[in-house]
Amino acid sequence: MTENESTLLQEHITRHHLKITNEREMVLRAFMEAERHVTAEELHDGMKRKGLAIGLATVYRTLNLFCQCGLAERRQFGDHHTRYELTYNVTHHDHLICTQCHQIIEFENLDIERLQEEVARRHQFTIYHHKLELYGLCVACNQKNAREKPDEPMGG
Amino acid sequence: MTENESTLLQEHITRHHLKITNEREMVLRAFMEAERHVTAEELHDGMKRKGLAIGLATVYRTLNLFCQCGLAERRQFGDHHTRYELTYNVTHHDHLICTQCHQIIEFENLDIERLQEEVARRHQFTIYHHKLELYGLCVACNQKNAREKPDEPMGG
DNA sequence: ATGACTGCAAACCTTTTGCATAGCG
DNA sequence: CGCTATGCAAAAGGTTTGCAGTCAT
Repeated sequence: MTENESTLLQEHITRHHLKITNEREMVLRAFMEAERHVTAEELHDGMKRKGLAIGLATVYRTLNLFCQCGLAERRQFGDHHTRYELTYNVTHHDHLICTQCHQIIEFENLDIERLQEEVARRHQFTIYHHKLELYGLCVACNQKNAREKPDEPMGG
Repeated sequence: MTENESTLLQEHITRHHLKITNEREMVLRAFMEAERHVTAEELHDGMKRKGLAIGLATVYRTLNLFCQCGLAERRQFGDHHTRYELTYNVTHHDHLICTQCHQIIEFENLDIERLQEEVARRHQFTIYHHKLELYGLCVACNQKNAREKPDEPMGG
């Protein structure tokens, strides 16, 4: 099943008279192995750490190519980095983002989606996509904070 | 009731040993009169167009001050601009964003909020804030498109 | 052989910062 | 007066682009 991403990319490349290169294959492999929601720089660093020689600009260009062919999508959470997420053959989901350890948890909730459609209908609006992000603290960070500053329940 | 924003700002200023300046009052007035979800540059342009002399850096610094005292919040929709929104004395709401005319419609839905809390609970996550953005076409753009290209119902 | 791809460095664009001057408290 | 604010221009930080050389087809 890992063939699918590669196939999609190759079809796009052929259709647009582009070329399959070593670099593009390298980035695709690294992208699929990397954590979801990587930045271009993280991916680039990871590749270099594995001894793969590639320029940062090429990583950016390749990730943007992935977005054009529907393999990936760009996300922007709080910080000023653009993150890329593999979305091909992946069902839609939303995100819980820990503002302390930056862990990202994915979830899906059809009831929420239904209510969103209802809101849209009420405003005669046609939804093409949406973004639901819940920011806060994960269990681990919550417990860690309780341990470290037990007498500051409400902050200063 | 328009006094409240000014009062909040003044309290913050006094508490932090800052100073009330002409520039800060100008920006506050312009900010309250401006469209919600302005960028710093839009606000700056608008002020200059009214003959108010102020530097862009000061506008940025002042909007950031507003965020610190709870008067405003930063938002980042699709583009790479930071938008500032007056949030003092405004109940929480989410956004419908027309990707064609860039109109922004605000809405609130307590059922969705409740479901969000449920999701968080299930993941033992504590939500501090969230962001729900529905992207698509508003009625006007939808109708306009239907009129202009009636024989392209599914696109190419 | 043509035309796309790569790496590098420079350019870009929005936002922030350093510095000298102006002005609130 | 001391200390904060301002304006300008320069810096910063992430992303894109121009160019000369390389490589896929």
